[in-house]
Amino acid sequence: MDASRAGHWQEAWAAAGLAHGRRVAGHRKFYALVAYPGPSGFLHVGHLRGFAYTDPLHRYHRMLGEEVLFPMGVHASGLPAVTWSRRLRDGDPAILQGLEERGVDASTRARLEDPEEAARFLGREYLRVFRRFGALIDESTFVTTVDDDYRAFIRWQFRALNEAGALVKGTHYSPVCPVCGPVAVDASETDLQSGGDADVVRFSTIPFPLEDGRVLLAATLRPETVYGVTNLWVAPGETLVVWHHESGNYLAARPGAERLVEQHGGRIGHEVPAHDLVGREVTVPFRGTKVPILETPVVDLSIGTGVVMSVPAHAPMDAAALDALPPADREKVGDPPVLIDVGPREAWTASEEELNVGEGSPAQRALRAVGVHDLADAAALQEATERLYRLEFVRGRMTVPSLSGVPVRLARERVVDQLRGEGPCFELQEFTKPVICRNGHAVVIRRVPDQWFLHYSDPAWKAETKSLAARVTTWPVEYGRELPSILDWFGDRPCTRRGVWLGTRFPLDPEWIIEPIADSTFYPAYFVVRRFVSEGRLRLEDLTDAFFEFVFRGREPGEPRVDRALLEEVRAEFLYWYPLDFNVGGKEHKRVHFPVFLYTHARLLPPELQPRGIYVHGWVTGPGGSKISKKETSTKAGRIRPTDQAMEEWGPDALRLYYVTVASPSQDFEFDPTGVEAALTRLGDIERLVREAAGTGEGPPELDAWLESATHTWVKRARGAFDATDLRTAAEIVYVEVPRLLRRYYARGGLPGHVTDRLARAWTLFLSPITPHLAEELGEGRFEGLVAQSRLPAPEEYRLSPDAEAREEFLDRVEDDLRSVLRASEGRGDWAPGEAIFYVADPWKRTLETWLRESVDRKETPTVRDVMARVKDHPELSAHRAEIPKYVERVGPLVRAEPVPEGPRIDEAATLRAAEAYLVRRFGFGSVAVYPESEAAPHDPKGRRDRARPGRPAFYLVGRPSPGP
RNA sequence: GCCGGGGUAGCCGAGCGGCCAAAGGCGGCAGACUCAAGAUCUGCUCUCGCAGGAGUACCCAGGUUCAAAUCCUGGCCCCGGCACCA
Repeated sequence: MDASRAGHWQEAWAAAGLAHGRRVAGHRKFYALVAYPGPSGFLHVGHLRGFAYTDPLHRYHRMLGEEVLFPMGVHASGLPAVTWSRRLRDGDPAILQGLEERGVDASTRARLEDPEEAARFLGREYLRVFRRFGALIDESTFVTTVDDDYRAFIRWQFRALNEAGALVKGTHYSPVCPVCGPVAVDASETDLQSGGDADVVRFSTIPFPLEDGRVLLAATLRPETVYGVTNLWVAPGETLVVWHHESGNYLAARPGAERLVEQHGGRIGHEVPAHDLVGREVTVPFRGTKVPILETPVVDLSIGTGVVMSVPAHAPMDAAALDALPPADREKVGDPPVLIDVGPREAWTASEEELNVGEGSPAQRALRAVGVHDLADAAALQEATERLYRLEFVRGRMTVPSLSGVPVRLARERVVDQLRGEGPCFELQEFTKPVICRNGHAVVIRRVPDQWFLHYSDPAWKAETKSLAARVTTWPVEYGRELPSILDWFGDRPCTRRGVWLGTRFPLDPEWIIEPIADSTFYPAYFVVRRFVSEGRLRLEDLTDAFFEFVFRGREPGEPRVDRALLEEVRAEFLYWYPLDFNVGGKEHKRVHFPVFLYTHARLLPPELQPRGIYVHGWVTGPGGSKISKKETSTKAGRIRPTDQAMEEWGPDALRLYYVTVASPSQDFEFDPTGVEAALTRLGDIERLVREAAGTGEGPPELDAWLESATHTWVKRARGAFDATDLRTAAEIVYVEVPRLLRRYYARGGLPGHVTDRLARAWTLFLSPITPHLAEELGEGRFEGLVAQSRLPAPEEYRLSPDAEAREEFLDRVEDDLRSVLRASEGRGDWAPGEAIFYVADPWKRTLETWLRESVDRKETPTVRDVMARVKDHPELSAHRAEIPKYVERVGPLVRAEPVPEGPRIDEAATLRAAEAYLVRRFGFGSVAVYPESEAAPHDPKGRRDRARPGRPAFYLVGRPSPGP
């Protein structure tokens, strides 16, 4: 098919209004959507994956005669569009090029510097791309989350949730860009320039008082090791600052002090050179002993507070730093106490064992195991630290008297509680690596008081949601198993933010903007209303709380301003499309979007209107399995194509087929252009086969009966696969098995005629869900209207012929046997098959096999003795008494592993004779002869006829001198 | 650590008790077509075998079963999530 024809068919579908979802009383409906994309850049082929599953499902249901609705919107909330428009303003070359390619003029471009306009523009752009991909999206549903009507809907949603007790207030720590406002730190780096893979670590601070009343504040991840402190570390030549907090004066490095101010308030005072502190002593909490302050270059000012408590027995870093000290300093530090025991050796894994060999403190052993020789060997030190921390966290128990036997993880909590009891103890949160926002500023973690939360920890709400989750069908099923535990740990989530974000003002406090995840949980319901808005039948001022309460929840009186008939029509429309059949999204939604989507539906709607299905797909990755983001689209030329380029190169159908067949939907896969090309080639084959199949004549009757019967079978299986939403199996049948079937029909001597024509007709229809453009191209002239709006055939339209199918299966088995013999003789240059003589099993063997089958079905092992006992009552077998034991011994074990024979009995000899010409052609035999086993003796020089079994004739291939090389 | 998913032929990736030496694709080999290349078509692609067979195989070690890539147990290793990112 000429790729340029795709656009032609897309226009034809549009002209026929195929995408427009209609409510037809008495008709079943199908309502599914793809979780809407965020407007963060231009799309690449990876973004099409969800549509490659969803659109075929819609098309399948349409071809069953159901009414379907496929909506789409854009999730403009948050920073993505803000960032994109800012980059545009700053002249980002990739964006400018993208706009130029799309023919955007200068005045439009200027308008896009407004983030909301940018979001709408990108949304339209996505719509164009999905349309070009062949997706039949109802464009009257198209909405962005920054449209005024959507905002009205969200305000209602939050008031409704509040009324339902779903909102609470509290305190919260959150990543914030000091300039741009709150950001999300995650691997997809939607809001970030870098650092999306950073973790948040939570240090505990431990106060070490100097004699003068000032306090050095050490930060640690292992507060329980305070019992093993031998000294404090500061960085040589650096400076600390005083952090004034309430009545305390704490010494810490500036970066840490700044974080403390963000998270706990207070202010930063004057500087104190670290050197002035070196050699002085501080008091260790709990123990009351004094330890010295020493210098080591290992201390990194940017981590924690820049003041480190030294625990040489358990921290490899400290042990190594201690060894590097001048002897005079070294002596000031006593022997480090060991605080933790890691239990019996038997429990260790090999790598744990390795960490524990030899003498010395745990830290010294770890240093040795990893091979750290030098304080400068940062990577090795890091490894030793991680391994030892892990081992002690998992297996360690405290040995200090006050915590004797307590597991490390519990001891950690107790020590922190104790510290709190004795005075101020601050938690200090920070990122494991620098996090830079989209606009280049360093992101910090800040305390947010009076934060609004969605009360997801509410036991009653959680229980309702879990009960919904148990009813929802998930693809893959594994996700359904995961859901309960995801919901279990789902706690309250902040749902409002401040900053330069796009979103809807929070109705209970307009100072705040609703957080992006929280405003996209119930939108499948809004699409239904949006159609009335975009058609001009509802105005913004009609969208009141009373209106939504009536439409979504049936609560009277409804909005009096809206005409009662219209009000009821919108309600009816909602009740028609709801519940949602599928929410389709990538695996990144498993822990955030899908759970909150369930939560919201569980709270706002009764069970019969709650969602029915969630479909999770994996990612399309770049080389090496990395996820690709939209911002990489234009920079990464090469394997990952921007959508338009891909569509020009291969057309939408090849891509669609590629996505459906390349891997299981839940798997990630690496995008591979050669795979798309293979799909394109396959479609070319199919196109040719369908065109060649046209005809009106008759083929050989047995073959025609077989092909028609086989068509019955594949139609049934294909429908079954689509019904089970198993697109992959459906595609395998339609795109692999059917062409193979047709080729075999021709190879067997069939000819294009009315049976192939009927097959091609059914085939064309079944090509439509996954490769709709090709289907239209092939259906042109063959069907009245568009293929996409035709009905799929039912299996019953094709007559079953069990006899014909059994004959072909029989022949297939014979060919397998012939091939395995011929393969063995392949290497022999001096031999080639001449005549093929077949020996068909005598009827008594069939009786015998029936008996063998019976004993296998009774879970018994067939024995010669049992069989011989039974022969007495069967005179027709007595004549073969001599052969029976050998046969039972040979065939008995085989029967068990074979499938239960089904289908009618056929005349094997006649079938072989009828296939003579085929066998001669296929295997190069000189001639073919067929004998019943009992008459074969004169023609059986090698004594092969004994091998004959029912359904598996014996044969002898008479050699002839090969023509030679 | 906890939760979830995995480890399948040269590679990607299906299969998840018996028609499994294991789909499909890529790569490789041979043949057809061609002046040739490419494209396309046909066949082959674990080892051995001059007869439909045998031997090894689906991370490792055990086990259940007449039968295990598939089920169970125990290892080893890998990936994702562990919170504010549709």
